[in-house]
Amino acid sequence: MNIFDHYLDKIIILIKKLNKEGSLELPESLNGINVDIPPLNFDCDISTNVAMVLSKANKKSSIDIANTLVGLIKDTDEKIETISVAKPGFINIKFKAIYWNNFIKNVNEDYKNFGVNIKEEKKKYLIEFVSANPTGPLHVGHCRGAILGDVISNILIFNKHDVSKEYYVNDYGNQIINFTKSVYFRIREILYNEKFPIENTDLYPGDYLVDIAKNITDLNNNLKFDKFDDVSKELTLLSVAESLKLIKTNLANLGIVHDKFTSETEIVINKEVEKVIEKLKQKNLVYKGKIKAPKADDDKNWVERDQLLFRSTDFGDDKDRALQKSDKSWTYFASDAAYHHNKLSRNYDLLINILGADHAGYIKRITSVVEALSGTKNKLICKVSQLVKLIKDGKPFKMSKRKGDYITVEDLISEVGKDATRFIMLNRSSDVELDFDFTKVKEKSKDNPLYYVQYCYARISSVFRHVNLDINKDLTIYEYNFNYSNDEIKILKKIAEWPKCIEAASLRLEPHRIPVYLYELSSEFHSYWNMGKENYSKRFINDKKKIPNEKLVFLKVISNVIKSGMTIVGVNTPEKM
RNA sequence: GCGCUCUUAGCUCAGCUGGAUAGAGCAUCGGUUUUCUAAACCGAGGGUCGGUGGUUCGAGUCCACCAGAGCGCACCA
Repeated sequence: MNIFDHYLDKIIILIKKLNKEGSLELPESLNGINVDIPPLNFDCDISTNVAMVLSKANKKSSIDIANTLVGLIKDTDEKIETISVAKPGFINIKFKAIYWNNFIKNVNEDYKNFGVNIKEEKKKYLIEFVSANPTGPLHVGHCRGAILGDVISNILIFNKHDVSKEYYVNDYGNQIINFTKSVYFRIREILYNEKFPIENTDLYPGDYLVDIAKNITDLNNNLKFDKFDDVSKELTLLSVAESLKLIKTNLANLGIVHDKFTSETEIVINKEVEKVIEKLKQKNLVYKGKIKAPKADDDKNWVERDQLLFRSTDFGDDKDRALQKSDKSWTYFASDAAYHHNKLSRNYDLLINILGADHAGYIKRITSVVEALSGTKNKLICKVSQLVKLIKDGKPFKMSKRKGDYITVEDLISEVGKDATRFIMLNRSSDVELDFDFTKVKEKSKDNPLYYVQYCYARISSVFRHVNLDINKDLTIYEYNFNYSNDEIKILKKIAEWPKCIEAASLRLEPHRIPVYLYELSSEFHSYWNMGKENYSKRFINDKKKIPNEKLVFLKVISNVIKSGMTIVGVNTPEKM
């Protein structure tokens, strides 16, 4: 029940018919025609720009065209109260009150599918997100991207796409060796009372390593820790497994579950890197060469060397990218190329990667390689989440990874809770930096959008409770012959926007539109609720302790949309607060 | 030096792929509770959409240039 699409279809049919009859010229594309929400303070429900789009092809003013169309539209639709032409050439339509009976009927009877974008072609998506190094628990920096990826998945799933959520485990390379060494020294600290070499800046100093070391020694008393090289293989596996356990717990506490974890080591062991390089070689995209130093670097620090390079400049990157290190091992980029080759072999329609702001510079080369391998542009979409600025008591505080005293996801959740974390992280466009204010997030007031929306749901629940009805049960109404007032229609119009919100969020991968919408809807509801104080007719429960069907469906429809939206966001809707 | 992102009210931000008179919250000031949840509501003030050009019926939105902020720029991951 997308009223905008419904009228767009009607209008397109009408102008095509007129074109066939020879009374109207059509432009090359009808894509510019839309049916939209009119601005505030306009006494109408929907508006369209058809006339303006048609104006050029017909060499007529849009006002003239609008005037002819207006009559024709009204003739075909008895639910229109007024239809008028406004200044530049908009056609504005206002529905009769009965229109909203039909609307609310449709929404209530098919509430599970209300908002689902049926026009969207169903696709198979693979979305990769988080993919933090398995060298410790997740910290706040990972959090935003994690939630972003999860909710984008939820939106796509809501729209009936097939979505696979994936985590790429970077369990290969120097970081992992350093991490394993750190665990090794922590183990020796436990077993032999040796001091941890804190001065070695390559090592990970965090306290959580002590726990990891304990877990490993507790469970593996047959292992010897006399020489690092002797145990490094087993210890790497054990350490990474411990890290992943931590990470999975963190994710679970955030309400996130991935469908698949792919190991980088496995990609390397299976020779997938060689395979992808061979494939790129065949396309003449790999060569031995040198990279130029970036201008900012002093030339003296720059070591020029011959290495295996991928021609990402062919795809718009500013330099070609190294595939192999001087010790002949693969670069991160090489194995990531192999991983993306692996993804492509699994036949997804579209790949999505969620990256942190600090990896934005990486996008060009990875999309280049995917384009090279798949032969299609835009097969891989990269979405960047900007930084989160943590604020406490009005002051920003920074985390220092070096000292190992950074704020973890665990800290965050125990401080403010999963729901607030998710809602606040999503409440802004991922393109802008986000202020995450601990003090405000914990506040139970209008300052906190999460509570504001939840409170709306709780108020509706309380009405259901008072009349002994279950808000979770489907509501069946036999006759929808109501007469909604302007105040109610205002909210129904907001409800009608829900499919539009979902459509935009899904098409543009912008989840923040959902919390923003839910806030607006809640605001209108709270406003309506307070009218009941002065105007008895606005109250839901009447003096006979009954609730008329008209008000009941009205509440039901609002609560369903809030529930639906909050489910996508991944937060609870308590019935009591 | 180069790339990406951002610049909208005092502050934090929306603005639905170019539409009409640019919207919220916070903060400030003033009001609302014998009545379904005041974790709420109502009202007031507050704007050259960073700047300059361009594209067109129409620009906060697209393009170019300029200014400012953040992130990044080797074989790290």
